[in-house]
Amino acid sequence: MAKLRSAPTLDDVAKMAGVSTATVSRCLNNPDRVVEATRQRVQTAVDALGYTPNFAARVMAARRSFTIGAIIPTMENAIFARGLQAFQEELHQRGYTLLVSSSAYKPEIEEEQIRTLIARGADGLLLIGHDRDPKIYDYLNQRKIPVLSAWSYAPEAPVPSVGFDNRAAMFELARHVIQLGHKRIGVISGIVEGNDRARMRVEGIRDAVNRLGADALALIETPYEIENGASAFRDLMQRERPPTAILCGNDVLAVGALRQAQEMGLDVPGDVSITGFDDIELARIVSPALTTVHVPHREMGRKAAQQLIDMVENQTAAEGEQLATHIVNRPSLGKPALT
Amino acid sequence: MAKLRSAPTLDDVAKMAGVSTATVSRCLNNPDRVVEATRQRVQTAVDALGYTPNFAARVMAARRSFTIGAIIPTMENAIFARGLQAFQEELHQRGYTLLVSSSAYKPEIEEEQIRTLIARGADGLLLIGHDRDPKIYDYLNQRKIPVLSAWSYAPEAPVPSVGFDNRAAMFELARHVIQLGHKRIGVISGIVEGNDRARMRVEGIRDAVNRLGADALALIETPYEIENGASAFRDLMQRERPPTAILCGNDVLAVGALRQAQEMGLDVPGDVSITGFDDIELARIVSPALTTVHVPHREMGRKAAQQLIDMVENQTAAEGEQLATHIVNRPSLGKPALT
DNA sequence: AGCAATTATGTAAGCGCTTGCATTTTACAT
DNA sequence: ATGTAAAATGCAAGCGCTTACATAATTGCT
Repeated sequence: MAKLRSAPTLDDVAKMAGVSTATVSRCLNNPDRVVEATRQRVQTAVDALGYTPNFAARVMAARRSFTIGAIIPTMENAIFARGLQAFQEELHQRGYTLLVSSSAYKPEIEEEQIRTLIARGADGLLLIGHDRDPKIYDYLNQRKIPVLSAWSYAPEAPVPSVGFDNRAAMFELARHVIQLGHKRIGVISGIVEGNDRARMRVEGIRDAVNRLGADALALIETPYEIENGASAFRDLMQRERPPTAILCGNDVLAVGALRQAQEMGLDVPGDVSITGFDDIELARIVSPALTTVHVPHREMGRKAAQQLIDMVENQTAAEGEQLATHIVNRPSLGKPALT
Repeated sequence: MAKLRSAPTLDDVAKMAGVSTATVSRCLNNPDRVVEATRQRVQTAVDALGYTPNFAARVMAARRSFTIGAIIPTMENAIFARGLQAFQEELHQRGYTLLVSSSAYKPEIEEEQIRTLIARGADGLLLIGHDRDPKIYDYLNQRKIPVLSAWSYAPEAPVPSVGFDNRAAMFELARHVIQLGHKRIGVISGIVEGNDRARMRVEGIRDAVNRLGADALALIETPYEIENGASAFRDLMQRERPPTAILCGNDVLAVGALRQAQEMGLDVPGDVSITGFDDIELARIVSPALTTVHVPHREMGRKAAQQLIDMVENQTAAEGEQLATHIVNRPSLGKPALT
């Protein structure tokens, strides 16, 4: 904090208004516990001095920070950016401030960030997904910090969650694809380790394939980059009996696949169908536009904020909430060619 | 009196290690001012207790927060998300935490956020662009808070900036377009009010048109949404003598225009050329890919963090830095048809 | 060994605010 | 008026940490 002799304190206000600091504090925090006349007098002093309460002092004394911490893999990923934006808006409306960190998908960094945010007095924490060292949950639990997980709904997880069922959502999509007649399914998944969202999506496809009987399932796991989607696609299509449909774990990978298909002179969906997941802007912009699973990111961010604040304010565990997703049919998915 | 479950304090550590709190504090903050043996002993106690310093207390006592506040229009905009991500990474590396707020492009909200972040003890502030009420600069100045502006370099502005010359960059692009032979230029700009980046880009085009003599310049101003780019494009192309090239203030608007062109059965760049600005991912993904101006967002974020931290730590005004941009030539721009 | 100069550690005074409890004021009924 | 309950306000003890300044331990020289 920039040190400046000029920053007025509660004391200054109290002196100017001719009351005690306790009264000033009450005017600011519990206006109804103070008689109107004094409140006015205090307000005048506050305005005259341009007083703004010192946050750190308030946190120390009240042992509350009105700050919520969020740790997301990266803000560069549109799905997090959007959800986080909604989360922040809701927080702001409820008088909280957002402290953000990103973990770059690295568990060690996430752990460090968790400690940092708690040390900073975050009243609650938003985390993404459920896959993490149980020790972290112990720590969180011992510290009694309200924690909510988003982007993945898992009722049996150690912390309540607001999100959707990645497995079921992907299952639906895979079923839809298989019922269109596709027998040879390719999968381009994001990295699964430490990422239950990615893992569950793959599981969903597996379920569908096993249940509905497709012939083959080729899987490639690769980091979240358009280029990686492209090379995975190339790899998949060069195999002996290339898939007729490729389900991608997210839209970014799918867009990479799509471009690579064009590069290779393949028609989508004539020669091969491609699907994504998330329904980010990119998915409707590419041509052919991408069949994908729509996820209500903004709603998720908003609800997560509401539930987390409830946890913080009422000291109760949140219910969590499962959000619905739906398949968005676009031209990148069609029937398999009649070979 | 011992409150169970509550986080261990410096006192606990001191007691356990058999030293004074001052020594513990020094071990943590100035390890070299303490002899190795005690440092070890203290460290052991810290580990055993799982001690994490209380941030608010530290801020209060040290009158520093190691927190930097950033206020951006919205995280949903990829250009801010990317730069902010880099900013945060650099901050983290230097031991600072990022406090983020978004203003939704509304000046009142930005002002409120500025006050909030300062009350929260931010050691420094990152703001976007330069257009804002002079009173805000007065306030900032009076509070002596280091402030840096990014996304726009303007040496004469009230606060130092790390960014690029929006006007010159757009001038270059416009010149390039005009030299390709385009005479009728259309412009789809983002909202200019309170946004010097957008305003300067339009100025850059004006400069080029005036200097190099194009026949006409039609301008539409519209909010940052793909759909708005589309409708602006439709509007522009329905005019009496439609432009042969449309320069858009950003890639998002340009992508909207591009899609609308396809919708209308127009060939790009055969019938009309379209250019963007920012070089976000979208620009290379659409087809035809977009000619645009590349902005080094990550570098900008990183440099902004460095300069801001320098300001904070050395109490000096930063130099600011002008970053280079360059035109990225892609197929959406071509010569005008020979009519 | 003896002394000054260094270096390591301890003491204690806050940092600005909230809040339980004590005290004063007000409101109301008698 | 007077007494009493309720409302308003004041008092003062922290919240956990940093940091002058004071004090104790060590080191280096002669």
